[in-house]
Amino acid sequence: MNDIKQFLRSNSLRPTKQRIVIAGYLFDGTDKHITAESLSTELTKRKHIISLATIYNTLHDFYENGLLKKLILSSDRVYFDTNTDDHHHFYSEKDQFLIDINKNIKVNGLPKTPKNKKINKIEVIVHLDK
Amino acid sequence: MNDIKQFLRSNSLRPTKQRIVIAGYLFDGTDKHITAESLSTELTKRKHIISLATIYNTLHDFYENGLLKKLILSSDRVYFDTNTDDHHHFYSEKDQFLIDINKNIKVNGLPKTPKNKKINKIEVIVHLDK
DNA sequence: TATCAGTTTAGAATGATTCTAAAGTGTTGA
DNA sequence: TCAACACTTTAGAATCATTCTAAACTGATA
Ligand SMILES: [Mn+2]
Ligand SMILES: [Mn+2]
Ligand SMILES: [Zn+2]
Ligand SMILES: [Zn+2]
Repeated sequence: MNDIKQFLRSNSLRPTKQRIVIAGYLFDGTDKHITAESLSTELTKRKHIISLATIYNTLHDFYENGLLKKLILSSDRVYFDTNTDDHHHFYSEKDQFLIDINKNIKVNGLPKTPKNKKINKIEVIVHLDK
Repeated sequence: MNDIKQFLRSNSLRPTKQRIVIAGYLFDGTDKHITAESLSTELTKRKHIISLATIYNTLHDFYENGLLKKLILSSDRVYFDTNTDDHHHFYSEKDQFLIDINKNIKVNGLPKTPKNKKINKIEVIVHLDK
C-alpha cells in the first residue's frame, strides 16, 4: 500500500484513493488483459466503486506513463495489458480470450521500411478459431 | 460493367446499381485500404451518391463473401482491404497510412497453440512512428 | 491549515456503426 | 412480358464505448 503510493509517485502520478485501488489490482504480480468494463466489474466485485470516467482516466494515465500497453484487437473495446515487456498474443475473438506469447518470436523477411519512417514496434497477433 | 455483374453474381450477390458502383471502384485492379467514410468520400467525388447505410451493408456483404479483408488497427474506424491474399502491413497511426507487405514473412519461434484451438491466421503489423 | 493544482464524477455529448421499417428493385416462373 | 416476392436501399433513430464538461473534492505544499 505504501509501496503502491511510492510506485505511483515514482511514475509522476498522484496517489489518490482510486489510483491506489486500481494499481493494487492491476499490478499484483499477475499479468492481466483488461478492458474498462471488465476492470469496473472486477473492482465492483471487490466493493470498490469507482466511476467509469475515472477508470477511463486512470487507464489512460497509466498508459501515458508506460505502465500499460494498449491492444487494439476488436472494434468495440480497447484492451490494456499489464505486461509491458515486448511480447505477442494468441487471440480468440470468439472466446474473447488473450494469451501472452513471451517466447522470442522472430519475424523474418520484412521488406525495407518506408522512406523517412522508423519502426516503432512489430506486433504479431495469432488469431485462433474463426 | 457486365464483368462486374457477373463477378457479383458469381459471389451470390445481387448486382444492384449501388453494388456495381462500389465493386467497380474497389476492384479496379489497384489494391486499396478503405474505411466506410473514405469510401463514401471517394464515391461522392465521382458523383455517385450512396447512403452510408448501404456503404456499411455493402462492405459487410463483400466481407462476408470473402471479397474483402477486415483490418482492426485503430479503435475508431474499421479498415477494409481489397487485397485478400495473405499479407501483412506497415501501419502509421499518426499518418493514417497503410502499406502492404507481400513478401514472404516468416514468423519463427511460436510456442504451441493453446489446447483445442487452431490457428486461423497470423497477422503481423509493423507500427511506424510513435 | 490555507491554498491550489490535480483529480473525481455525474451526466451530457460524440461518433462510428447498427437497426428499423418503409419504399424500391432484381429475379423468376408462368 | 410481368406479377409476385425476396432482397436491397435508405432516412432517420438507436446503440454504446468512449470522451467531454464543469462542479465538487483532495493530495501536496508552505
Ligand atoms: Mn460498439
Ligand atoms: Mn470514436
Ligand atoms: Zn499481453
Ligand atoms: Zn493490405
